Amino acid sequence: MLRLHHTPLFSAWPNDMIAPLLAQSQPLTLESGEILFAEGSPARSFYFLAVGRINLIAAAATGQEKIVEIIQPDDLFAEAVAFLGGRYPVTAQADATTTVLEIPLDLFVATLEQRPLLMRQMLARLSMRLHFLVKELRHLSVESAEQRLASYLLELCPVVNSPAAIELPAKKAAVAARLGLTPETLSRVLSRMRKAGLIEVEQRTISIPDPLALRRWAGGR
Amino acid sequence: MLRLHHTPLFSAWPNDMIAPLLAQSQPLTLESGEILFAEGSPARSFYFLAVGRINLIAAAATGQEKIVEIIQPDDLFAEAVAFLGGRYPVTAQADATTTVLEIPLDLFVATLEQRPLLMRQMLARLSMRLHFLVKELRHLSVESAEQRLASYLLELCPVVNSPAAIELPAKKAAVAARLGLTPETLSRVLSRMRKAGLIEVEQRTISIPDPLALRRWAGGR
DNA sequence: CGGGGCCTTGACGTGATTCAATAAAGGTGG
DNA sequence: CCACCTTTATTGAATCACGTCAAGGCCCCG
Repeated sequence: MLRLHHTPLFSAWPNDMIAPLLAQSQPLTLESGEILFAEGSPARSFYFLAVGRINLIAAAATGQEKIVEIIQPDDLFAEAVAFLGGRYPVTAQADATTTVLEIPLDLFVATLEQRPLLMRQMLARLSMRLHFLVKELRHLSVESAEQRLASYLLELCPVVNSPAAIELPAKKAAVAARLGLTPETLSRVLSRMRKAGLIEVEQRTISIPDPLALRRWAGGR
Repeated sequence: MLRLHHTPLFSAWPNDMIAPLLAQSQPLTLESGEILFAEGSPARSFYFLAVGRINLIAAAATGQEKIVEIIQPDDLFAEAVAFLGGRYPVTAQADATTTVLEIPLDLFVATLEQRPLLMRQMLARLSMRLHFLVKELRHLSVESAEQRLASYLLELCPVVNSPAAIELPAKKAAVAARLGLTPETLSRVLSRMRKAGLIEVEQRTISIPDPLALRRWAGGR
């Protein structure tokens, strides 16, 4: 045990504050497709993703779904709801066989309150998420499918000025939903990029010989 | 002086903590169209809007603009950037002759850190904004123009089960940008709603005889 | 009276979705 | 290891929502 200590949020926590939290936490296993929590249900825990994959989904009345975020192993999620005494704003659904650690919010908050420094970090963390969402908002509203996919791929690139081979973090349908597209559209955009010589696609692996060229290409659409 | 005391954020602050903050703050007046701060510039202050109107804008490379939020008098804004030592994620532009109070972030943060209770409130506030943005994300990505406008109007309704007359908070072009639409589309949707007998439009005033009917109508599109 | 925002309306173009069919990949059991 | 079935991905054609372009109306203010 436990990679939890190495998350950005907990890395600064002294061990003796994490221990009681862990004592009250429990691992949960989900099969692919299972719902961890549903949008609107009261939030009593947040989670650490140990193995597998979780999609955070915002659904509309029409049944259309948008993936707000694809959670990867070693990520914490849903911790930001704690301070509203709140409800989950999204649905969390497993996209593969998945194990999460369920951590009770009340103890977490109580611990935070004894340590202004930790609070400060938590604020920074929320602020980061805020920026992330504002960026998402921009992507969705003023950018084309090409631009959205290009930004997304470029974000996955470790460095932007040399060739990269990246791995899509989930099946293409999920990536499409993450980008606010249909799987069909994603497929077409990928093939346009391929035909333009900007990327190579092999299953979930995408090679980008020149990321900057990709950015330029997407800029003009 | 001063309505600042009555904002959700400051209402719990003791006067003697607000006073030094005010001493370091100064009023600023902007003409319509003037930029208060630009996206990406370093954030040293946040603001209280006394009179006028400010649009928070996220722009894309193509020049397209999305209004993230329309700020109204007595609102605080840009306070959430404080904890990243950050840069403004959006541009703030006056949409009318406007006066704001410019409050230095460093002193604000320093004050917060001495008072865990205030920090706790700040966390709640950020959490709220997070929920707001997630909701926005959903609206933008999985809802039609009709649904977006309907939700928007319904949010402006004080009560949903009795007739309401609401006032658009800005000129229609700005509302359109807020909803991620063009002015033309907004106009058309409004007129569709009017023809369906769901609303009456008179300049910026919109009467909704039956909000629930509006919600149902929008549900099926 | 005239000019300039602001809003509306129409005709048209286009990017993305939808529907449907096919192909490829992955998993399972014989 | 291969046939079989399911899931996932691609491709094409038709459709649709929304955006773009352009023209005209309204209202306010000089």
